[in-house]
Amino acid sequence: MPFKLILDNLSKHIHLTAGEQEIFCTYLQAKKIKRKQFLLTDGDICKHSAFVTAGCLRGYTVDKGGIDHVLSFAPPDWWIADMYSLLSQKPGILNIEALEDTEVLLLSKVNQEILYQQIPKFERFFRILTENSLVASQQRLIDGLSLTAEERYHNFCKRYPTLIDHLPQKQIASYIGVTPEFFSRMRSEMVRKK
Amino acid sequence: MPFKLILDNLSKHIHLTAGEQEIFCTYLQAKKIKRKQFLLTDGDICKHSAFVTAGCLRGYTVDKGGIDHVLSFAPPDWWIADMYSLLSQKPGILNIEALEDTEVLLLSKVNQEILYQQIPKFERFFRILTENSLVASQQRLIDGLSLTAEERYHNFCKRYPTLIDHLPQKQIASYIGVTPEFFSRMRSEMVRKK
DNA sequence: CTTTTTTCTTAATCTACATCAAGTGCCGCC
DNA sequence: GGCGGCACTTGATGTAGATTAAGAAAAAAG
Repeated sequence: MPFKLILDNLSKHIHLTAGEQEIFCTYLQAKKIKRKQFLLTDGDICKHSAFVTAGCLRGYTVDKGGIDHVLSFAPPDWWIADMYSLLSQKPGILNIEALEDTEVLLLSKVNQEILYQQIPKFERFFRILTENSLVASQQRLIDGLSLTAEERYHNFCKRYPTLIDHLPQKQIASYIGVTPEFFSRMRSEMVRKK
Repeated sequence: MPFKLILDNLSKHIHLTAGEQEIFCTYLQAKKIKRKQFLLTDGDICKHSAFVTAGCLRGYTVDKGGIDHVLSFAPPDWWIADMYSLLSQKPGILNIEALEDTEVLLLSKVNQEILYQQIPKFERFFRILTENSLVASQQRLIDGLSLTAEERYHNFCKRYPTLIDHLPQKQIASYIGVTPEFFSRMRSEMVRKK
């Protein structure tokens, strides 16, 4: 069944009965996004959380100089949304784009709130999900303040080993906060050193 | 009553009956921390969330060069903890220190989990609290990647107007991610420009 | 397979911010 | 009320990483 991945994802933090699983699945909407197409663009009001089942998305902002800054990647088994916009229902700042042909399951904000009423365990699930994101975000903040680009790259490799082969270098450069040119040089120097 | 501030804080997101309020308050433990003393130090396992009722705390890490990096300030009406350690119950990386004589209400992790069982509305409360922290943390990440030190300082002034007069410059410098020397120079240049 | 587009590399130059150093002012403390 | 440390300033110099530019390699599109 196409929902296995997301049900396994839920089961990491809460236990659902077969009936509850079925209810949950009826609230989901499957969607395919072709490479280079967008799930959300900057200025949109974010109406859904997306759970990736295949492919890969990236969430990024564009600064006034026109430069991208990647806030997050979403490979299979990850959730992604413009949290600011989703929570406030104001126009967001995030662009969410497919790096390759991608499949997601969408859970609308409306359905999410219905779930909270109907199956309160979902409060717990999304609390834990958000807690984990917060810890990761804070760690990345600290890394940005205290580590060199090379050390941040090293951390990235350890934390996202599956993504590395698989992702254009410039996207990784943007995530760790350097230019593609500097990133390229840094990598060749790292090889030389070894 | 000494619990007014925290009950008002809760009421921003959930409604509690008088009875529930009373139960909640019995789970709290008041504590005073003198200026320069610590609520938590790096390597400790974080056992409590702290809600500040008076004074001000700072949460920071120390890098291998011995330099502080402020992750957050907690003036009155704010919550603070080492989220990584609190959630994982592993040794943490955060130091939480009083910038002046400070009073907090502590909610232990154990009591927090009892609350989730006993009054499920607290799942919701802490979910929303965590969501808001996540949005702020992500915004700060993006600011760190896309803005100059001067723009980050400007944002800081807008977001924490009460803290500015009140906080040693070097702490603000650390929060926005520059050295105290550079921060000092930057400020005098900003005055000159105006 | 060919063309077009995107990604990656390499090199020269530039800049925001760090580091080191020395001096000034100030506030808490005996 | 003096003094010892801490916060702030200012200047000289150093550096991680940015910018600009241009060509090579790889991948997507047709």
